[in-house]
Amino acid sequence: MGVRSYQQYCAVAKALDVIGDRWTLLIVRELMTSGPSRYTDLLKGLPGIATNLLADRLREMEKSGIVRSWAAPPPVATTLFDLTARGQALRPLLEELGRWGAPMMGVPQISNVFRSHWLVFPFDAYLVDKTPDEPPVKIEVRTGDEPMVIETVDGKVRTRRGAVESPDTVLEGKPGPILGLLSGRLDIAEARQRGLVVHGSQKALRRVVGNWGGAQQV
Amino acid sequence: MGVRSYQQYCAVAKALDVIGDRWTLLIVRELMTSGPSRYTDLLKGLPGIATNLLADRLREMEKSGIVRSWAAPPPVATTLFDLTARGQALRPLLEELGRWGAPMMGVPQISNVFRSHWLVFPFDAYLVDKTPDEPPVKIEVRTGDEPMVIETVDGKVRTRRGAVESPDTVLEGKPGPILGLLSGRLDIAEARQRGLVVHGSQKALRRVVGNWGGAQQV
DNA sequence: CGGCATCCTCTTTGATACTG
DNA sequence: CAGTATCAAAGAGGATGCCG
Repeated sequence: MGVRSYQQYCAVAKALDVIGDRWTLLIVRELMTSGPSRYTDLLKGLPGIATNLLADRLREMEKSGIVRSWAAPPPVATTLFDLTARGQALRPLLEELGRWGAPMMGVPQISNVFRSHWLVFPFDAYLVDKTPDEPPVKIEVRTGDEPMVIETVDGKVRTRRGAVESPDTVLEGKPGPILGLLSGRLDIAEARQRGLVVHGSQKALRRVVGNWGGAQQV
Repeated sequence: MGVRSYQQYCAVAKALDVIGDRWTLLIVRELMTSGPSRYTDLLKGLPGIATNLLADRLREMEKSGIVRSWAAPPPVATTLFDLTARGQALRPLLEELGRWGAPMMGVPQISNVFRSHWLVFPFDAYLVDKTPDEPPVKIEVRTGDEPMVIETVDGKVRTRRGAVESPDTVLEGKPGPILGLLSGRLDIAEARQRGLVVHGSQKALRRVVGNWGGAQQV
């Protein structure tokens, strides 16, 4: 088993002893964006992982206290996995990884697979509610395999899976331009040139995009 | 070579493609705490790494743009490595790793090696200057292989290698209790019980330790 | 010395097939 | 559905050699 330790009395090394193995943080990503999940759902959200590796990792993560599993009673009647509090405490780390990785999202390779819910981390890292006293807004994002919703809640911006009845704005197109617009790397004209379709007003967008039409930062 | 990619159009996965290999983030830690370094200095700061792996990683990191190297002219007359701006942008990530890993620093195993400068990340994550308008303070930490200095600069607290002429406070002892005290997990009596010696007043400590004597948090 | 490259062994990963 | 079993390929760890 992959219980190889750096054997260093260092907080960074200790953290990497637990979450530094290949696939581990991507499993955390799945559980964090999807909540309690079945084994097969995890497999679907982790294209490329070998099934034995997923089983190994889940066991190790359970031993190290970041994942727990239990047998759900009927009508679910299956094992469910989710994050413990200690696993949830990895959220700032994943957000920071998403923030650092976002500038490398420019050119989707043909070999790259994509799942809509992976957008949660760059989104939650980039978006802020600039006018939290106004009524809440909802933006629907249509790209990839399922719709996503961006909504303002209690002064924060949350991204989650799902659709919504009457969104203020709908974004439709490929993930590249959507991410470019919401991260501030592209203005709306540039995003449209790259195929983005915006239904509804831009007001909600202006409210949550941190540097609207701003210059890009590293 | 370790150029294995997750092939996912996801910011987290893209980041891990670049910094997810074994040892890579610890090399970043070394360069971030030590500045431009020679190959042999890196080896010393990374006990356990195989020399061929260090050479491999440095090459990969140079290719991916987080490290650069150059031949220093005499009297140094050697290759120097350091972080690019993109590499420096990993600082929040390492701080978050240090923060998440700090609760696991309780029991130093006999097999664990220790270098003083590794304390930088948990320290910088935990310490804040609560009274930035007062004159700056300096705390010297004596543990492990070299002294470290904690100092208040422009409302921030910085930890760095080195000694200082007339510190306000000197902490001397094993790294465990020092880290416990500065992270707020131990109060000063508990730290003393575990062998910590405090020279000088506690005022400077009270000023920078976020939750002085406070209850621990995950 | 400093900065690697080579060789060898062992462990981890990836791909696929199979099972209660 | 939720994994195990099997096996080939890649990566990690350790020792040592080489070259300016």
